[in-house]
Amino acid sequence: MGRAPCCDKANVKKGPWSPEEDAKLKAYIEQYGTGGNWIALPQKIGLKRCGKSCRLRWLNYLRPNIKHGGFSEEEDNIICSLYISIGSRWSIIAAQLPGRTDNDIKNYWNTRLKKKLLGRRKQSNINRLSSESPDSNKVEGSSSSMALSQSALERLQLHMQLQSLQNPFSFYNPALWPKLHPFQEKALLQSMTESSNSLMQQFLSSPQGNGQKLDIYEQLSGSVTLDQDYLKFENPKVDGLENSMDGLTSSDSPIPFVNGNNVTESSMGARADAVEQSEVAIQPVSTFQPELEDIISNKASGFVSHEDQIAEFDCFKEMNVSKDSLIWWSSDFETKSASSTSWESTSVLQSDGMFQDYELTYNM
DNA sequence: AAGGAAGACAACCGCTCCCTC
DNA sequence: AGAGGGAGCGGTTGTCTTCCT
Repeated sequence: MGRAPCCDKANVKKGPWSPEEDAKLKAYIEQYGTGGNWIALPQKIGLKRCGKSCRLRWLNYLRPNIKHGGFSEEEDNIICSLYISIGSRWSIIAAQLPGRTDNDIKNYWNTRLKKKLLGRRKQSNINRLSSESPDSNKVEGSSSSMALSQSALERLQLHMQLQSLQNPFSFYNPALWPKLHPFQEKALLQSMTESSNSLMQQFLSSPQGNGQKLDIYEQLSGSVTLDQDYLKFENPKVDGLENSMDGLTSSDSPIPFVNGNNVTESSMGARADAVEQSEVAIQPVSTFQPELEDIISNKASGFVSHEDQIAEFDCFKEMNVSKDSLIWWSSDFETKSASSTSWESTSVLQSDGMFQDYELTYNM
């Protein structure tokens, strides 16, 4: 027994809106508002449209101050940074870009930005796969059933692309992971734990880890750069995540924000302790996801050719994105969010509900 | 110039969240 | 407390436009 449809599907018009329909809707809403009921609105003004359709039309096109097209470099950067940080939360991303709608940003991302950033990477992967043995088809096939979402994978790829510009091994180094606002980190962690197997667990279970001890930080000694701002955030309790990381006790976790005790009010020294204690007995994971493994092993073994890295860098040069401007935009994000006057939008930081949303998810 | 391919964008669909009763 | 219904969101599809051969 499904739920009742929101409108009589047989009697509603679909497809593009005519100027007359637009005018009717706009005139009515400007005069009377939506009345808090989109479903009833089309009947009131004699439109043969679904209420949801009216809402979409108003929000995306008829509202005042809507901007279309012509995304600036800054907007590109913001979208990229936020997408990598929090994924396809288009409404949240849109809230940081006054005048932009979630639909607009979503379309822009899907049709342009994503291709711009991932295109070269994918092409190089295709080239490589095509030169591999026919067995690679098996990997391809199994990847279709993998639990890691495409979005998460894309974000991982994008993040690794960025980090590879600065440090080819940085993926293994959480200290070099995006410097995010706590909210963003929550969201990122949430998206990771949503994967059937923790992304974190998988990367910790990289092929090198086959029952051996792997000290990630020792491997990286010398390349670890600790950022005090990164360490300073109020660390949330992340009960759910600990559960999701089977086999890793909280004290084992090399991920600073996983273990609240290590991070809350942590100092550089405390962080260093955590790093020193980060020897983890890596257990193989049977459900290891081939594509992620591929990505990780590429990085770990330096499989990505110098040419690829240059190509990846080129793709950002195309965007006129300087390396400096790719410092994850976090401080900018905080500034903007804190003082956001985002037009008719919900600022991330201002949105208690949003915050609660993530916290609830975390405490589950 | 014509036809097909690719790109861009508008709109729809279905799901989840959240509020109200 | 929980059921019902509207709002909001993200994924997907459809259609129009532009580009390429």
